[in-house]
Amino acid sequence: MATDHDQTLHSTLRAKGYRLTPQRQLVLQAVTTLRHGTPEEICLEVQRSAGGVNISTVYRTLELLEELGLVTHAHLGHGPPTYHAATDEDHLHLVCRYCATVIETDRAVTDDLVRELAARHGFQTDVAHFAIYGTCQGCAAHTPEDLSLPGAVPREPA
Amino acid sequence: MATDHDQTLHSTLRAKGYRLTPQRQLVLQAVTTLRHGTPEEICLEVQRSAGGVNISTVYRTLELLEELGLVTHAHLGHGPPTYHAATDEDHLHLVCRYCATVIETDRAVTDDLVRELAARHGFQTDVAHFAIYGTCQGCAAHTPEDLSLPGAVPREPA
DNA sequence: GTGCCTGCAAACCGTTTGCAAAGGG
DNA sequence: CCCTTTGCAAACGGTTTGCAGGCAC
Repeated sequence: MATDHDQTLHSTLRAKGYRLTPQRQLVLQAVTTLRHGTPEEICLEVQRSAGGVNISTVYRTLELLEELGLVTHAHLGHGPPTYHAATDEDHLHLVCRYCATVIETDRAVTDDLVRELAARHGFQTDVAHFAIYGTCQGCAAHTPEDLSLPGAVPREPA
Repeated sequence: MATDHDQTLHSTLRAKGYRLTPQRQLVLQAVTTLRHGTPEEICLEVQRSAGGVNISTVYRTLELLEELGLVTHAHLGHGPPTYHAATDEDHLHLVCRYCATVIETDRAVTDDLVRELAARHGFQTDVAHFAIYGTCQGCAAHTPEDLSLPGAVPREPA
């Protein structure tokens, strides 16, 4: 189906001399559908409708869509980055060191921090690019004393 | 030379049934010397005094020292993590998207944020684990208008 | 002497690249 | 028809693993 989305994509591409291809439509669609997808997950999602699409095309396409401002990526841990539609950008991620759960929270919590860093260092902060790391409520409850001890076994999210 | 450092290391290791080896001493020393070292940089530093030390030993040793609470690592960008002595932990990192410069700033700037996340989500934040990403003063000055445009070419730090 | 620890080499995972063929404008 | 874009396969960088021999205790 031809959606508004596709229309935007088409004109954004053409404005820079790029071509509209099925692969590009499908990758953008997959990013939107998945909300937090790694390149590999996006590739699998795309392959559900078009089996032959190669992962290297997905990488190239994500880079392009990012340049066009249609998607962004964030780092939530050690593993591959996750991609988001640009329209879905006003949250940031809390990642638990123990269970790797991702909590989404409002960007507004960092307003003061952003202001402070601008004032102190002239630094323009992109809060969402890296996750905020720590321990979630559940894990803190399960292992109340271990957490402050050196020997605890944190498991960074993939 | 046998330092206090070595003494701490020795007893910390022995307390958990581990052995004291030259490699472990040297890696801890290197982490302290370099202040922000990647595994590879640490390996090179170690090899200045002991040529034969293998990078896989460095990886294994860093993991061990982290379990013992003697070092920590942080992610400053796409590339390998950087390791720090645990005694040098009270700062956090601002990383510029354009020039990859790392600015160190006081952990205190995030006190409010940490309090807020604890209140809202019961989340215990480890602010230093991921860098704070954005645009440094210099780069913001050079390309005042480009930065808000989609086509800008950010270069994530290694 | 026992078995933890190391060096080596190979495997691994996520990502990038060169190239020739396909297909969008 | 041109030139961007693709699929494929190989290379890449950072990290992990299995194994046999070496060394701390």
